[in-house]
Amino acid sequence: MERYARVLVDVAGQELEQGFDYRIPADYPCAVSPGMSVTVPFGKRKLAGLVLEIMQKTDVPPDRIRDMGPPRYDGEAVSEEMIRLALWMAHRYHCSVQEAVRCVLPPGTRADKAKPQTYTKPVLNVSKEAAGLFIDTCPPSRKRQILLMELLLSDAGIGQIRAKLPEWQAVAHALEKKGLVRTETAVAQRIPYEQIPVEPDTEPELMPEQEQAIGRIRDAMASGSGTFYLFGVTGSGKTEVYLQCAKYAMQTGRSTIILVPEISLTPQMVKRFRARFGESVCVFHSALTLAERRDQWQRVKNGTVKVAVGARSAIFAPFDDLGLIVVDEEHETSYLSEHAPRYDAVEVAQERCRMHGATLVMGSATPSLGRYAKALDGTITLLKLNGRVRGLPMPEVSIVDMREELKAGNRSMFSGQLKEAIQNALFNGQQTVLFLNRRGYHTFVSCRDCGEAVKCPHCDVSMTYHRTQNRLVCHYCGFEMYPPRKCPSCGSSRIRYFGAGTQRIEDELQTLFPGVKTLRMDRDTTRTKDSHEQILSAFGRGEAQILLGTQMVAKGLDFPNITVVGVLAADTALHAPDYTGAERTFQLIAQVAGRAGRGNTPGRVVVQTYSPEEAAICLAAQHDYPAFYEDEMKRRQEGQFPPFTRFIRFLFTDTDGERAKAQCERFAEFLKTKIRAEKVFHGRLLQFRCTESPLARIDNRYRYQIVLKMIEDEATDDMTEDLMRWDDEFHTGQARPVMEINPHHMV
DNA sequence: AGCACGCCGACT
DNA sequence: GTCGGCGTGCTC
Repeated sequence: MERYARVLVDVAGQELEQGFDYRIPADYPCAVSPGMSVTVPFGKRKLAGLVLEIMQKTDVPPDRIRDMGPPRYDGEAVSEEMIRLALWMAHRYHCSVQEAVRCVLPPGTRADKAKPQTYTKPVLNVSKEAAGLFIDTCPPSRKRQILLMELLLSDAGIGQIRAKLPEWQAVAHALEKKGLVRTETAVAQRIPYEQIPVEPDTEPELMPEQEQAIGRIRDAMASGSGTFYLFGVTGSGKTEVYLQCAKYAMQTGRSTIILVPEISLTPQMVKRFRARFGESVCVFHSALTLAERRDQWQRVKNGTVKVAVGARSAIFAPFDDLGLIVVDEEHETSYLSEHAPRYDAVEVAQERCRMHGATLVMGSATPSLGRYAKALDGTITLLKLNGRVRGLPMPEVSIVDMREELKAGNRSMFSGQLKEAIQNALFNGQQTVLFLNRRGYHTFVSCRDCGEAVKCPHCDVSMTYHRTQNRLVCHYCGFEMYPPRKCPSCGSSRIRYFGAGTQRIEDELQTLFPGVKTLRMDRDTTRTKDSHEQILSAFGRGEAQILLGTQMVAKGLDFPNITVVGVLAADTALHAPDYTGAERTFQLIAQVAGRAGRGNTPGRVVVQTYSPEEAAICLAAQHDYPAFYEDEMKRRQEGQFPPFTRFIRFLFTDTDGERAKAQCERFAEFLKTKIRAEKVFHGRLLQFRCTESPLARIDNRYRYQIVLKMIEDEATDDMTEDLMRWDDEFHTGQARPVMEINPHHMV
């Protein structure tokens, strides 16, 4: 019986290929399995390829099929499981197989460029004068040649050349023949990574709830299955549960992956794992260089390490003997990849566990609604940690109604209570953290008297103010209107445009507390690699009394001297232009509240808001997630939002606005015809809108989109797959839309 | 990505 | 006419 292999050929250009079939010769030198790296004849060339699948037969006509070439090195590339995972991802997230495969291959590899990371670049072969002379004397019709010569004269890097002249190789080839240019091979350099030694720790005494949780998880691990949700407030001892389960995995000879939202913000998690497991822990740090990443990958692959701690992409750590995956802070959006394969690391974790017979443990104090729902209905086993370690009390959270402050004549960003709290802390030599929850740069319009933000009449979602056109836009359905003069719900004319920056607050702090040292942590101050840690450790050393930052600060803080935490404008997230506003507000306040008073002094949390009666705010102040869950689920159901519905967006971008629009409309027509013919969609499709994207032009590309909303039930996955298939069918070689499922924002 | 093929403007 | 630049399409 003939055997065939479907091989993913490494042609880094077009994403078109789904694999080519080759015959496996009967006398092939070794066993062939998916994940193996081989050489294959391809046209006149020999290329590297990755075996995806072994088959008994093929559709390719016999006269065209060729024999597979010999294995590369010892044939080892990735495990069969990882190839299966990649194929699953390509299907699940509607990306090309090579995009998916890139996630599971060693970092920075494209099958062929195996050992030294090299690239070719064009360089001048003549003097600058001669090059200039060529530009001046060459016929103007040879635009590309002139452009390349100009780029080379201005010492442009390879990136710049590739960007401005994608077909530079052909042009360079022509110039090479004239002797003006030659190509050189350059090697990417590597920097050694130093391991920081950590003091070993001792295992603390466990609380009964922790013991119980560990017991349940261990039992599941022993039987090779199980999905758990560890629900507990900050400080309830979740990390210790993770540590004990990882230890059990090690004792039974299996490996563990620990996912954390952002490694640079969770140094204490890394430290605790290092302290407990020493050399058998590796860290996938976002600041690692390519070579360092590859070293880590190798150490995982050859079994030198048994525990991998890292952010999203660490889910692809190539363990063969995986026994446990932990996803800490499950609700964090950093687990969602924003480009290429738009995967959800939590889903990938689930799939890996299924394939390896491993156990999945998620943990959070503020679970995402969808996953908590699954924990309540029993799909996931819910484990609760109600107490806090060392009997720490939950901090007092006071809510300040900023409308009252305004009535009392206080126009500043700081309420009387917060000012006083900061003053006290300064007097006692304690530290303060202030949060400005400004996500993106959106601005919303709200009423100073009733606190209501202007909402879209069709979507129950706050509208976003676009200054350039002076219009309010709904980012969900595209509805537009001029900002109202009077508040639509109470008639007051005291309408306010929100969107204060950290800079302005810093100025105000200087006025209120002259001479006080402040640190700022936001997009602008954390541009470089280690800036997060630098700012945090400077604050930890007491170099400043006040730390001012955005949401990102909430995760990284674990210092005993912080006694005051202030949320300056809790409403900002609440009125973000999407349905997750309440959820994210609750998460922020709950998370922030856990940061105050970790030492001996009780903490004080002040939350400033214009809508103190909002469930997300008052329930967060009472640390009552279950009540918030009930309330928010009701709202989501009424408003027909996820998890009760599913949004699908097709986004078309083009430098030519008319072309983008035409493409989008053509696809809309095509989709409508298909949907009409497919019965499952009847009664389940709640919305079909084809609009100009709210941010009509980003990066000089015009954006048009189709947004569908469907009811979430047992047929939704099938409908999603139909849509993916139609997207493929429509794909005619021209601009292809980006298809997204429940995109986290609609801009 | 490479490489062949074939179209089209420029020039002996 | 033909030569070379440059776009297009194919590779199991």
